[in-house]
This record gives sequence, structure tokens and C-alpha cells, in this order.
Amino acid sequence: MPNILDVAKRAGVSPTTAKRAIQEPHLLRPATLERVRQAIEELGYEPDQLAGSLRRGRTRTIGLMVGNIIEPFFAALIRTVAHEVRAQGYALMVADSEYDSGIELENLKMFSGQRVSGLILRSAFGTPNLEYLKQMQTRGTYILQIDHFYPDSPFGYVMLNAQDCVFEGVRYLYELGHRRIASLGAYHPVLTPDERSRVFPLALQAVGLAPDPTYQRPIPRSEEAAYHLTLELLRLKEPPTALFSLTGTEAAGAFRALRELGLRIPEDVSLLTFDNYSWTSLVTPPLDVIEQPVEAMGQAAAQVVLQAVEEGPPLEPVRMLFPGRLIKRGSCAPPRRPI
Amino acid sequence: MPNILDVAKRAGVSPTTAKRAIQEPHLLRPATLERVRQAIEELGYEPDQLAGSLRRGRTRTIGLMVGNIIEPFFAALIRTVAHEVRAQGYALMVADSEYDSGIELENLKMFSGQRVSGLILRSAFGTPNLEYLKQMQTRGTYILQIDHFYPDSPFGYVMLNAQDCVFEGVRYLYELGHRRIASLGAYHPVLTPDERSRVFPLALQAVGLAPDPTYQRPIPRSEEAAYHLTLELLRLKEPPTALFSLTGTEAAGAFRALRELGLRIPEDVSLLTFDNYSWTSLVTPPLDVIEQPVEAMGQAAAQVVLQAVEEGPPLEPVRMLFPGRLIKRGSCAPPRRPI
DNA sequence: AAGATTGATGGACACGTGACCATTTATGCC
DNA sequence: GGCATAAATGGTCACGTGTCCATCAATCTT
Repeated sequence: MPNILDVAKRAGVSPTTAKRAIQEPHLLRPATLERVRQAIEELGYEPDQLAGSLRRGRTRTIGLMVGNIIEPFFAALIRTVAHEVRAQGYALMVADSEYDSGIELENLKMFSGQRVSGLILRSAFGTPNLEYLKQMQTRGTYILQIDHFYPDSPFGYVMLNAQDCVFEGVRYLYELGHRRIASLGAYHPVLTPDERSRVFPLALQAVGLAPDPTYQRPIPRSEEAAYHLTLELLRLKEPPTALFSLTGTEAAGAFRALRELGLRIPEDVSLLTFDNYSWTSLVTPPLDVIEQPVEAMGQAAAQVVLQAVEEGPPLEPVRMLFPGRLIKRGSCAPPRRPI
Repeated sequence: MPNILDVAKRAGVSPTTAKRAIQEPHLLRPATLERVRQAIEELGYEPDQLAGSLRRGRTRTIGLMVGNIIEPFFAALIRTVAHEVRAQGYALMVADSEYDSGIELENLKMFSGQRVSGLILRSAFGTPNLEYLKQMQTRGTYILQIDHFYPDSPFGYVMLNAQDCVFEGVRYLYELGHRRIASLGAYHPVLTPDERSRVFPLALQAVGLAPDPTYQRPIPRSEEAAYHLTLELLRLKEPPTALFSLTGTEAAGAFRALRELGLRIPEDVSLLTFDNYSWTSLVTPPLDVIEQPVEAMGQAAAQVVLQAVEEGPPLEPVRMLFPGRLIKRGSCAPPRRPI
């Protein structure tokens, strides 16, 4: 693999001059520049980012860790971030925590060993790796949370305005006449300490409903778990008349369960979900969804991190909230027997 | 950021000894080992992979470039590969070519600059970057193609046995009585030089059918394009009675178009598609699919690349074919008016 | 007990680059 | 034409590690 010394030798200049042909070409005489450029061309020289990073004390690498790559929300996020990051000459390292803080820690160590300059993190559930993250930050890695943040987070975050969305969703169902509304999955300080499930009972109270404790069952954020929970909820003596799925992944499980139970949407049960996934408009009936501006969030996150890495962290910690958008397609309707 | 010298100093040993505590602990006296370990613990030392890679002449980094991260096939692939790779202490760099060979080249250059040791590539369409890839290989990057390979590829590949799958799919539709079968998208040497569309006419011939030229229209592999193509095909004077979608992404477009046209599946049109995406079993009717063993392929690819990187490339280029599985759910049935 | 062998530990250097400072060459000015 | 100034170019070293070889201590052999 040719290096800058080979280029310099072939062009008959010093290594310093050769390097300038790449980084500060305006400092070179056109003739010299041309000679170096030709040498680079002939040798197929490409700067070694490793050596450069080592010397510079800073890599051109960003880490992105999500909960589950297969969820379209995260897939879209990765894609957007990968795009933004590459446009600035950075590389993107990707990891998947499976929402498990143990796996998360292992991946953090890997990122740390690779000396990523910035980290975009969708934190896992379980015991937070706060200490480790703080240490990474102390050592110069800029850390930005996305989609979820620790209470009193010392890091910036880019988030959906979950509170507004949940309130709007609940109000929507309430105004259709629903009084027995269940969310798929309830708040749990360790298992699922996410904002959406935390806020859901408050949203019920805001419209004057008392949260039904029999509906409040924490589950992992998976299609499978949502499937089973839906079966359970609708076999209760007083089943909910409307389901509010807090993630698109869970909506698939709920939909599957409702079909198996022979329940019609929206005649028997209304279904509302977060995430405007492609399939939600293909099923019968198409689902009412709360769409997240994924691309905008991904772009924002990437730009914040890149700027922090290049020009130093912002004085004020970044706190960005993005609005969701309720799209009505017909999976929510007044309950058959309003109470 | 503490380095191995700091560790050595704190433990009162030489840097060499300190390093051995990490890499060859059996060479150290237990007492020494313990002292070094404690120093590592206290300082929170983590080896710098950059410096190590530079000295070693080989990184612990694998590059993965796919056509479109958002397609669940690729998302699953990334997830599996990320998992395998991390288990061996490697980091994964991910890029998305958008199936565009220009973007692919840019990403390849980034990977090359980062000195990835191995590369798993779902090559883009358009002018292949063969020269550049060969150069990367010459310089020590092990390259493995996945899901698609160049004719006479100088690289190993991990693939679905597309030929068998297409033949089986066509035979299935034929035996149901279909004589007017269209694939979504036809072979095109530059736009879509993929094996599935190349083989499709041969599969028709194998059951004694003559490929209908009016059906053969190359399209990009997108939901949007498939949507429009489906509209066009079914407005022909002699529309196909069965559609064979060559990717799961395109199936979504076809499904949408059929619904808009008010055509019932399978009564009016049969629909068969590659990829057992989650939504295909949620729609009405659930779709007949040809499932790819994505996890197995991802694992195989990762293991091949990691082994090649650690122990040198295999003598024989890797050529792995994985079988698909036809799952019948009810979206294919005999045509109403068999010809 | 002296040499031979093994077990532990240490020292020097190179990987390719970027930062910094030094030096040479061209240009402007009177 | 000589000097000041700007424009171009060059030289040296450190980033943190892994490799290679050297050294020193401990144990074994006869």
C-alpha cells in the first residue's frame, strides 16, 4: 500500500509538499500540484485514516447504536445518519443492542476502543451504562441520545415529542367515544422506562379517565410480546375498546392477535399505533398511525454530532423535540356500545 | 486518555509486560499480572485499536455495503453480520449504496481509507466498480459479494439459489393453471442485471411458455416503480393472470396497485413474491412468498470474511448457494378463465 | 557447583500521518 | 541591483501500539 512518502518520492517533492497537495492545494505552485496529483493518480494513493487519526488525536468515525436494526424506524435512522456522515467524509460504525444494556456495554467498549469521535445512542433497557458513558464523554466522545433519554440525562438528545403525541392519540380515541383504552405495554422502571408508556396514564387522566390497572402490563417492545398481550387484554371480562400501540413493531403483533380472535377493526376494536410503517397502509383496514419524522430526526442528530466533533460541543446541551403527525385511515371508530 | 505506558508506570513494570497482561497473560507471574490488571482497572485503560491497527498493518474492522438499509432483507443482514463480527472483537462499518454504483464507489473509497480488513458487498447497479474492487483486493482487503455477483466474479459470493427459486415459483404458478405470468421488472444489462430477472424467461420456457415481450419491462427495484408497473401490466389488453415479484419491496407496490385497481387476490390476479417480510402475512389475503434464509446467509458471510481476514483467504473462492423456501398462504390460485 | 535451560521481564523501533518550525525561492520596490 | 517581503517547499518528531530481540532471574541437570 503506497504512502505519502512514496507519492513524494515519485513527484520529486518533500512529504510535506505532497501532503499539501491533498489538504492545502492553494499553497502549491500549479506545476508542483499537478506533478503530485499525477503521482497520487499513478500510485492509487489513498490517505490512511488510521495514521491520520492517531496523529490528529481524533478519528473521522461516528458510532450509532440502536435497539433493533430490523425495526424500520431504526433502519431509516441508520440510513439517514450514514448518508449525512459520509457526506462529511466520516465513517459510520453501527451496532445493535437488542435493547439489552449488557450487549450495549460491550458495544460501547468496542466503539471506545475504536475511538469514535461521536456517538448516537438509542439507549437500551435494564441498568443504564451511565458511568461508562460519562467516562467516554470525559475522554472526548460527544454523546447524543436519540429516541429515548435518561431522566436528568447529562447528554443531549433528539426525540419525538412523545408527550404531545400520546396526549393527542388518547384524546382522539376519547373523542370517538372510547372509555376503555389500553396501551400495549405499560411503564416499568427497568424493563421499559420509556416516555410513551410513562405518559400514557397521564393522558388518560387529562381527558378524565382513570387508568385501568388490569390493562397496565409491562412487556418488552417486541411483536411477539404485543401479540400475547393483545390476546390477554381482549379476553378480559371488560376488554378495552381501543388499543394504542406505542411502537410500530408492537402494532404488527396486535394486528395479528386481533385477526386470530376474529375481531374486526374498527367495528370491534379500534387500533392506533406509533410509526407510519409501510405495511400499515397495506392491511385491511389501513391503520391510523402517528408518524415520526425519522429522516428529519436522523439528519438533525447527525449534524449535531458532526458539528460537536468538528467545532467542539455546544454550550447548551442539545434538546430537540420533533412533532409527530396523526394520520387517520380508518382503524379507529366509535365503539359499538359506548359506555 | 491513558495509554499502555501509563498502565506500565502505575504497575511498576515495563510497557512490554503491561501489554502481555492483556494479550499473553500466561507469560506473566500471577502477582505481576494482578498488579497490571489493577492498574488497568484503576485507569480505565482501553487499548487504542487505531494505534494497534497501524502497527499491525491490519484493522479489526469489517465493511458492509448494501443496496438499501431500509429493506428488511438488508436490515436483517446487517443485524446478523454486526452480531457475528462483534463477537470476534471486530467493528462493523455500514454503508448504503442506494443501488447506485457512483455512491458505491464513494463508499468504497471511504472503506478503503479506513483500511477495512474485509468487505461484504451487495453490489450496486450501473457500471460496476470492478477495477477499484480488484485494487482493494490486491492491497489485502478480502471481498465477498452477497445477494448478487458479477458474472465471472473474481470474488467469492454468498447467494440465494435464485435459479431454483424462480423455477419453482414459475412451476407453481404454471401448475395452478396460469399461462400469462409476468415478473415485476425484467432483466436489463445495466439497470437491473440481477439473476432473478435473467432466469425468469428461462423458467417460463422450462414449463413450455413463451415469455411475453409486452410484460418485460426493466424497472428499478423500488416499491414505487413496482406500483406503476403493476398498473401498466394490468391495464394491458391481455393482462397477466399471475404476478411474480422478485423482491419483497416490489411486492408492496404491486399489492397497493392491485388494491387500487379493485382487483381481488387471488380471484382476479395471483401474487407471488420473494422475501417473507412480516407484513406479507398480515395483509388480506396473506401472501405466498419465497423465503430467504437471511440469518444463515449473514452468518455464513461474516464467518467467511472473518476467517479469511484472520487466517488468510481460502484457496478456492467461496461460492455458497442457499435454498429458498416456498410458503403458500393463499395469494395464488387457479386463474378464473384458464386459457 | 557450574553450566544449561526455561521462565519473566525489558528496550528499541517502525507503522503513516499531521503539526510545527525552518529553509529556500520568487516577487516587489526604490 | 540590492534588500525586504511573500510565496513555496522541506525537515523533524510524536501519536500508541506490536514486533523483535535482549536481558535477567529461577530452576534443572550432571
